[in-house]
Amino acid sequence: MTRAHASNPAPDILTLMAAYEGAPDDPAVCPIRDVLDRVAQKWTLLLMIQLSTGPKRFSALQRQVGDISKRMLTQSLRDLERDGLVSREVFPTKPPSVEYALTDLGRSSLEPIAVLTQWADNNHDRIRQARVAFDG
Amino acid sequence: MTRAHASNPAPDILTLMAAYEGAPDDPAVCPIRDVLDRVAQKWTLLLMIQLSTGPKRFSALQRQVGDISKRMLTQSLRDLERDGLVSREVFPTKPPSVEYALTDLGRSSLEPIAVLTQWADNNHDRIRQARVAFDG
DNA sequence: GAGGTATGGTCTCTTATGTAGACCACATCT
DNA sequence: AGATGTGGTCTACATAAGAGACCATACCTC
Repeated sequence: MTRAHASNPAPDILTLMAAYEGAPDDPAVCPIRDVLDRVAQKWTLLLMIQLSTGPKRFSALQRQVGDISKRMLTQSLRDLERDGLVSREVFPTKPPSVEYALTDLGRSSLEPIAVLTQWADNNHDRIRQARVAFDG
Repeated sequence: MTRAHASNPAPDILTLMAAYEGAPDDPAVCPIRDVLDRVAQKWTLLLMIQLSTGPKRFSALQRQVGDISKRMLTQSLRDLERDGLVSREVFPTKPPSVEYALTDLGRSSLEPIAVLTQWADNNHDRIRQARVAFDG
């Protein structure tokens, strides 16, 4: 039932995972671990989504996300910058302003993110129902 | 440059986000926040991938993931069960064994996960290069 | 029959990780 | 003169995660 399903993407995932079975717990070797570690950072995906409309400044990002601390905003943006997903440009205004934008690599990541958010939107009701059922 | 790009999925994401702009920081209202909070839990995606091959027992999951503690394994599986993505079945063996499996909803989430892992695999090299450049 | 192994957890202790908020220097607007 | 906005950093505190002991039971081996 699980395996013989034409549109089931499981085999693809597993083929990928299997290729790194030797060191499944080493992010330096397994790209899935590596990217998942970034995805699993609570603010990074949200920031990518905010930047998908175009370049934004530090304080604009903080306002729009709403509940992120400056500390985590700084750190998350640095991480994204380090991974080459986001670029950082300082303008010599007084006081200096800083603009963050998606790189080409960052823009390419919007596709998987979009698929994820689509799924989230489509299935949110079912998840909420499941929670109510579980808690009762 | 950012907006007028035919294959750019950004507008889709933003349309979704915009629909919840009133309470952008409330996971109970915004499905993207809600699902992202789950995705951002470090072990949940990895467990979903492990379960994509079929039902697995508690200790099998722990062995395969490799570096997850029992505590986090229990908690992550409970969270996934609560969200209706994973089912839990106890068999009356001695000692009792417990089997975890994906639900239909859980299987449907494999598609976005697969897209994400594909992207991860395709772009891992570029990310690593960016890191080297940044650190240097 | 004593000791080891396996089952799926829970409990406690310690250590990361994240948050809240003050603080900074400077300039502009009121 | 005083408030406001810039992009951060620093410190103190709260929360989350990790390590490992412990549990009852039943097998298998010696």
